[in-house]
Amino acid sequence: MQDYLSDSILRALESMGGAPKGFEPEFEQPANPDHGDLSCNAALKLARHFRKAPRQIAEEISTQLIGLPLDSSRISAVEVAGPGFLNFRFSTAHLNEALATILAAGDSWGRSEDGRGRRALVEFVSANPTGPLTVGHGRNAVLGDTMATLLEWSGFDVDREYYFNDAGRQMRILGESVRARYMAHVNPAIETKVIGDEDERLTVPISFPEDGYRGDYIDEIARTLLTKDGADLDTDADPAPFKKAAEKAIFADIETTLERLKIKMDSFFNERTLYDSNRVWEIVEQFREKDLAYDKDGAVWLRTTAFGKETDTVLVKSTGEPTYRLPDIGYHADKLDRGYDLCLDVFGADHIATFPDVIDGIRSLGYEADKVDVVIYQFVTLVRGGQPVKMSTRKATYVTLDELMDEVGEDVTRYFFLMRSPNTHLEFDLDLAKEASDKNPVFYLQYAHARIASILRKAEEVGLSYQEDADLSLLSHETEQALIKELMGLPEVIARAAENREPHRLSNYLREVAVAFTQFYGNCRIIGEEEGLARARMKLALAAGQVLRNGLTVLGLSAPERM
RNA sequence: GCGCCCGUAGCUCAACCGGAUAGAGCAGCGCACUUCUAAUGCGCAGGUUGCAGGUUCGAGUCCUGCCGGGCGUACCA
Repeated sequence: MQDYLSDSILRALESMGGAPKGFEPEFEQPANPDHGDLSCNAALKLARHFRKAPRQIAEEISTQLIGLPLDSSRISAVEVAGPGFLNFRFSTAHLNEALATILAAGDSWGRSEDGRGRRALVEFVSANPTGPLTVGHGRNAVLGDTMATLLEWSGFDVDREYYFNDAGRQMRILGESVRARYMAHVNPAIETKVIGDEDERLTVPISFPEDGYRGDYIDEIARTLLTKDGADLDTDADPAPFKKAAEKAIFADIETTLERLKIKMDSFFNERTLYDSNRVWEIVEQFREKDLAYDKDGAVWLRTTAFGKETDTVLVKSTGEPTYRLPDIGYHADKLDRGYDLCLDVFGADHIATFPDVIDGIRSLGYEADKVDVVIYQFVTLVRGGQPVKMSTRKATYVTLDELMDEVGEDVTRYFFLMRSPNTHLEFDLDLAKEASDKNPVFYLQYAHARIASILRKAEEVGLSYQEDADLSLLSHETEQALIKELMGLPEVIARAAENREPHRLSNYLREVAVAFTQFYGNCRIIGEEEGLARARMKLALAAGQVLRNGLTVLGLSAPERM
């Protein structure tokens, strides 16, 4: 439709002396229904070019358009309004055609082809296995999974990947924490000590690390080890077997949590792979060859000043251990080597600083850095009793994702993370969580869906059956027309949400659909109406249910038949 | 100090590539259930979009400078 109007306007402009080259009319859906179904600001943009008042230009375009003539089976009116907008109204025939298109597309309505033939890798969650997933990880997980689905619906072939590192200092401390707990179970009389500051004192076995992991899950892992593997695990004071056991147990938990959120990873990528394959050291050599790396003070430095930074940064510490930059660069090189056309990372705001180095790094290695993109989301602030909760996995002052789901449910949890723009700080009030879940907008959407299902069930009971050839021209009520117009928007909304990496656009849109349906429901009955009209309205209700279901599916939410 | 994000109704947040009268939910007040699901709907009230300039037909949106909050700015990841 936009293409058709765009062509028509350009033709109209030609007979007026022509538009500047490269000029493309822009359209938007006006917020105010009085402004028509589609609005074009071409006359405003061209005021300077034609040296005329925008309104006058708009009048001339309008006259030309009507003379073309404009296809009246699609457009019923052209109006000049405000400072010089051209407002178009769709004909009912066009709306009915759109409704038929939605029903024909069914479960695929909303898919588009922008990304056809292209492969995307979405990397998200990527929490190291040191403890249960927290509410903060939840935002990452849900955003990443939904972004992946949005890309799928935009035509991409998508893989979901979880990147982790089980070799660092954190993991060693994890192993030591489990070992200390295990030893205490083997010998209950073992010497203890008190750690922590005034707020969080804790009595622990003597060998427990000062900055060890304090959560209860550590003790559970230790007890399980004792029951299953006996009391002789600590042969040579080596935390390694404990680390391994902890990693396994924690990863199992993480996967269970992700499953509850309906998240299924296609692959887990261990950072160690990059060392085993020697990849990271090859990259250091490549940087050296390009004079982008050099030795100083026993460390290897990356010449980030060449990328416009104020100082160079360390790539490999004097201990021989790489900093995070090196494996990050190696990992992204690996992803691009695997042939992905788009590598999307989902990062918390605290990782923003690492991103430019990675981009500059892989670009200087000859990769197309434009293929790498990132979704940065701001932190989730937890509020309890009106006070912000400081979160730390080590200190066990966190709220787990599982606890959150236990309290408010999986759908509410997902929706919660999807209803706001990723780059706004999200405040989560735990005290209100449960209460709020009763009034959560997600129920509003699901309720609308369940209500449609209920109507269609009841219609069948009274002998009204769905008929393919119902006469849609009977849908003349303003709430019917408004609903159809709303339903037409899904493909555009999904495409734009994917493009801009903003899933919340879809949740906002679905709410508008639910509002439009509820208004239709309040004004137009199906059962008890004259049969032709009833059948036409059934088709409309069916289409509304389809749009809600498809949208909920993309967001990873259930679309219940009853509530 | 420097970099990124944010500042919109009492609270939590929307506002598509700069568009027309800045919108929802919650909280508050007032109505409406003989109805295909009231987990609802309708109405009222609530705003100098942090402040000051600039750009232009038009600015919550872009630019500059301030103010306030968050996150970074490690031979931590």
